[in-house]
Amino acid sequence: MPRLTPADASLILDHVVGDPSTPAAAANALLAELPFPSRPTRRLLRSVLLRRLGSDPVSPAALDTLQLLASLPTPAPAIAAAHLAVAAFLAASAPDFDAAAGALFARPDGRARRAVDEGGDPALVSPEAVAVADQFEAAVGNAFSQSVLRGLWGGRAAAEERVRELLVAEWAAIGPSQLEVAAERIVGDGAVETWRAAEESIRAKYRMLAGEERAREILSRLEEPTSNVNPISTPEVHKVLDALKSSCADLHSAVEDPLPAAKAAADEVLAARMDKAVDINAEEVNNQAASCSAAAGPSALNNQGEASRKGTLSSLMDWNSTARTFQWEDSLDPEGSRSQSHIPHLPSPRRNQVSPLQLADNKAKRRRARKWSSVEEETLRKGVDQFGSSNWKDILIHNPDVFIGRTAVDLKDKWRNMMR
DNA sequence: TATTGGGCTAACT
DNA sequence: AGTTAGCCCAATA
Repeated sequence: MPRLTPADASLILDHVVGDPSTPAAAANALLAELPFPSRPTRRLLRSVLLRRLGSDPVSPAALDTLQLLASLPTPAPAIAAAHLAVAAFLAASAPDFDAAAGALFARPDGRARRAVDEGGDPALVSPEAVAVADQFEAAVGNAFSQSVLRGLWGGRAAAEERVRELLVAEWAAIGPSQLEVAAERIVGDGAVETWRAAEESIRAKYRMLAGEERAREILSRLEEPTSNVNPISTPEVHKVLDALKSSCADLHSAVEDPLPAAKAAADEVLAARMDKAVDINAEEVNNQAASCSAAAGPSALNNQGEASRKGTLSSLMDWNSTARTFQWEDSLDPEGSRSQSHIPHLPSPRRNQVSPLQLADNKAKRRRARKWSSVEEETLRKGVDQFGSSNWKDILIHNPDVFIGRTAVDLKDKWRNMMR
């Protein structure tokens, strides 16, 4: 067995840690075991930050993580709201408001001030954020303003909700792993061009990776343009070719595809290494590969024509749209929820100056229904086994990386549905 | 505050 | 029109 090279370790970490359905315990064990790449992929870097944020969503450390996340390319729009909510909560909930608000929002060097003011990170800079920073700055030494700001921003749950919304959006947009991209090139939709450019010796390797059935499919598509002009393409030749193809197909239908079994074996090895059993079966892994990126992963080829694939892809759409559902319902526009409901917006300065009491009028908007993934269902089953069917909160907090955006009531409702 | 059962609604068949 | 999954609400302990 060859030694694991740093490049291999990087591929594995990129693929597994970057997969949102990989449980925290498994991701952490892998991160502890394998050398962390000196030049990690963006996906790996992002997923490590997201996992850190998920385990500690509202704290000074979380503010650091948010600022790091904002500096990565194309952060989710929700990051501005999450960053502002965490910073404002830290100031509003501090025992010493003046000290905390000053350290965070005072010009020019407050931690949050530097991030949201001109020259800060573009993902965090906005007039709204600056307005809030101004309010906190101005409230230093002003007891009345402080009490107003405490009412507006002092709720940990609200700040955490903003962070959770960000996590959902970020995980949904994390994109395919390097392995998935490579697999897509070799066996996915882009395979024909890759194979066309490859020499015979390289194609032989591709055949091993793709499996014979898929390899024949790709090669047949590759040969199509030339076979049309083949001078010996006669009806007799076609007859023989068809006979060959069908006998070949018979042969292959009798031989089991080794890939799913290999995946299952790999999962077992992984599970055995975890303190906590992580027995995701091969089918689950397939689902995850499809749901963590729009590109067909290496395993997609084993499931071609499977009807459920469509369901998985549509749930991916749900996931995305949910990721952009913001519950910051302070819009003064009575029709604001119609067309731009997916565009995050921060509380306007104007809105922030009214009494917190008026917030009571705001009715929370219904969350968009998001289909439960098979990983969530499986985790719920195990949770009920472990904690019983009336400890939803326990199940939830022991699986924060799986139940992203779910509440204890959601778990209860899902269980009720599963028991029907 | 967590759990619970009834009720609502969008998305299906 | 009927069914279902996911979510919300309000009562309860």
